[in-house]
Amino acid sequence: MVEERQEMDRCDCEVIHEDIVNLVRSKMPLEETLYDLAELFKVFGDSTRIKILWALDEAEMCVCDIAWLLNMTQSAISHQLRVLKQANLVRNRKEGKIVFYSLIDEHVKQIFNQGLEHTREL
Amino acid sequence: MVEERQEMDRCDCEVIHEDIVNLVRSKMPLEETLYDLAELFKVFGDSTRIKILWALDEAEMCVCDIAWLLNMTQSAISHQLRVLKQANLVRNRKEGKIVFYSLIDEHVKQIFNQGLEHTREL
DNA sequence: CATACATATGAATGATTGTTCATATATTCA
DNA sequence: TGAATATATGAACAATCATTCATATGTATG
Repeated sequence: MVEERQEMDRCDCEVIHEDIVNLVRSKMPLEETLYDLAELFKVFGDSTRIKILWALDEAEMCVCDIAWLLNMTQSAISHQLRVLKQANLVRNRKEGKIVFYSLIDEHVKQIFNQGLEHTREL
Repeated sequence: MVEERQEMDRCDCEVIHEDIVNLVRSKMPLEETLYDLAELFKVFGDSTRIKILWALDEAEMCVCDIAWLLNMTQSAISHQLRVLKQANLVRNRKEGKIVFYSLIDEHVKQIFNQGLEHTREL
């Protein structure tokens, strides 16, 4: 299948900026890579999930404790834990009736801290 | 105003896990801080905005060039640049008719790179 | 086996959001 | 001043999403 470039609104900057645009284009990561990256940040882009991740970075916890900690329903937490698990951010361990969740990736806290540095720079 | 803790679904783990939950609670950042953090990541959680930021990290660019680069309409780009500006991620500079946008924060690329490290670890 | 409990899940709903379309604003140039 | 160009913006629409509610699944316990 031939990849055809759709004719876009093209302003007169073209002649002047074409080189820069082409340079930038050549340096951009793959479309798919950037899509995946956006998907990851989408997971971080909800304060309930941020709180869960922050909590799990402190200690492994079961679902009902997270719900209690965050003052939310068990169901809401359970749904969000599923999202976090699908994003490979948390793992779980079953002990009888109780399911304990914990953080998988050590980058998470680093990403959060860098984000915090930005928000503090206002 | 008195802060009243809403009665939540509370499981029998309470007795056993109460100490851990209270410890975690004491270590959690302010509600508002985590909300702001989530808002920041929400901005990163869209592939159009990710692409714009990635592009601007390479070079200052005008609106129509970004639109051309990303094969999108000027209007769509303009709307997203507004979101990025409100999040204090980009600044702009006017030169006649043309408005050039550039990146404000050097953390951005670092945050992206850490995010990429996570996505690569699947 | 029946009951209680911890968690998961599907459907429904209200809210948010990204893009498009039409149009407004601002600037240059003839 | 009028036409052309670059950008911004408001309304509308479709799509996505977080929470709730009801209920299902799985496990221990009496």
